[in-house]
Amino acid sequence: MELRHLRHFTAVARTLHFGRAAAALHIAQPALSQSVRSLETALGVRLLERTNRRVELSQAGRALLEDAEAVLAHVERAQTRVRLIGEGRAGRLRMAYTRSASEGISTRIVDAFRSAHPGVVVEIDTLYTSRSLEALAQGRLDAAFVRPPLGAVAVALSTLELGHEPFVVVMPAGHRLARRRRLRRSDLHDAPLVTGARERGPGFFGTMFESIWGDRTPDVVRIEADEEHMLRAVAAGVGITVITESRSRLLRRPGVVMRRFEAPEPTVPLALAWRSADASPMLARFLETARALAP
Amino acid sequence: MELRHLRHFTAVARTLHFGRAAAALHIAQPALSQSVRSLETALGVRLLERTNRRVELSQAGRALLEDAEAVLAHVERAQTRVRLIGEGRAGRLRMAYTRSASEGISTRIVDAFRSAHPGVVVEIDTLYTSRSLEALAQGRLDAAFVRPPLGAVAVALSTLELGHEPFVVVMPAGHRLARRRRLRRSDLHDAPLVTGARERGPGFFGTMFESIWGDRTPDVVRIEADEEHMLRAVAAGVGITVITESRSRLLRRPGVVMRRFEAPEPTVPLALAWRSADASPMLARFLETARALAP
DNA sequence: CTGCAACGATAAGCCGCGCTTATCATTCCC
DNA sequence: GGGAATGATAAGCGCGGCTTATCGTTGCAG
Repeated sequence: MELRHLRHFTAVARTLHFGRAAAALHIAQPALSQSVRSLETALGVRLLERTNRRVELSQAGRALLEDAEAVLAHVERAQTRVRLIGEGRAGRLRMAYTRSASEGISTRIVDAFRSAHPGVVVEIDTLYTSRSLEALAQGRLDAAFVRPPLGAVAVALSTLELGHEPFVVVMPAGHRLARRRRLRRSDLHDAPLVTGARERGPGFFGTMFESIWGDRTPDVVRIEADEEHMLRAVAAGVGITVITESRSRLLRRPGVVMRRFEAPEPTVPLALAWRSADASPMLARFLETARALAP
Repeated sequence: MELRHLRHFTAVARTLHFGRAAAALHIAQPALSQSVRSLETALGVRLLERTNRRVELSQAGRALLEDAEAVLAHVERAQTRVRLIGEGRAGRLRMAYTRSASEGISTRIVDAFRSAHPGVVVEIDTLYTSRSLEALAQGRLDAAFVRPPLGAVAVALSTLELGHEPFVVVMPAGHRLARRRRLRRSDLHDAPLVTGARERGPGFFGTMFESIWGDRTPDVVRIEADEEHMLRAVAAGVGITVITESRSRLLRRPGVVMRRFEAPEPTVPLALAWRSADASPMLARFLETARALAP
């Protein structure tokens, strides 16, 4: 049994007329007679009681008509669904933000993509760049916002630059540097530093250390799990810390103040990363959106 | 798109191996490659990401696999369903008892058929013979228990004799004939008669009148809608009435007594009727059951 | 690092089957 | 009773899906 048989049978069953059904199917009438006959033979059942003047459904025919219409409709739906997924207009896109960026270009891109492709479910998590790269490599993610440079891990990945954002220094409210509106990089060279685990965001911390400390070594006095804890340590007077401007806009903690650098400010880049080999049309559409919004 | 494509695709999608899938389908591997390719072309979507060493499902492929398996399962179910109906082992049998017969050969046949064919839903109603014949002719019934002779109405019908049952006379408790255990036909010749509408059961009333009254004309004093009302009229002293033995066993009414005739008792035949042209295998199976139980 | 085995793609050819047109058989209806 | 309508049958043809043979790439072992 093939879908052709079902298509032919339903056409006849609906019109109860071989000639008209054949015309509707754009085939000649004998072909239709044969097709129905072969279906009946395959099933071992008479589906249409036909005299030379009248065609009517047998009980088995009525039952099959129901099922055949359901099957054909299901096939139809499956086709459009697959085509939509094939065009990147439906399905699932697995993504990750980077923990060091808040609302900004990344959320603008994701929001734009979501509203342009309502059929797509964007599953998005917030991860450290190192985790995102792992997940990309293993195929557990389709795309991720990351902090370059990605290093050797990322040979199979492509990236799109999404601009830079300035660093912000966080210090206890009474700190001597807090009186100044803008800081110089050298102001930080000997300051005790609270930071996160470097291996979690090699690009981010690398950029930060290099752009502020150059080839000096910062005096790291504390490694905390995340920015909330870093700010807590700063408020407690453990040291100062450095976060991104976008994060600074969303983090608040009594007892700390935030200061930007004098121009030219040190900045950290943001990028989008994906598997170079990933031919998914949905990813392609996502990249379109991203490129349209990239600076 | 044909079911063949779906069968081929699911085989590959499940094994993720063209060679083994082809073996399972009993075709050569190149045929399978072509088939999958043509499906992909038809859908305009890559379903299987394949290198020379590895085959894996694309997102569209995963979606199609789900649908394809559902469709194939549906087709499978439809086939067995249609086959069952074709063999008369599933479906719907529309029937009618005759109002003048209670539990007896008719219920035995229907019960036997039901337990032999649990997949068949027997829709059964109780009708007057005239209604049953109409419904049979119009195709609203598949078979019916009727009271012969059916007359000219029934040219397109076939019948199976299911035996005869005696008549029973119903009379008021104090009636002069009530003292006798058995009656003679002539006892009723001048008695006032309560009866039903003759046109509802031409066979039944015809047989009754002829076998008891011969060519005489009974003195019909009341026509009632059904046997319950007939018995009520009898209890009220309107007259006597005649019912079948099987009905007499299930009808009770204070103030009336029932008496059978002396041998040879007048009897009324019962038959099963169906459209001669009805080739339905389910009907054929029902007739098998009926013939096996017919006297 | 080289050779082999595994595996999917490609090439070429063949055969069945699903289509076509032509015609027949039956039945309804004027 | 004859013609129109309708489904079945017959005969032929061409496409498509199958076959076998072969290639190209890649992972792996020695």
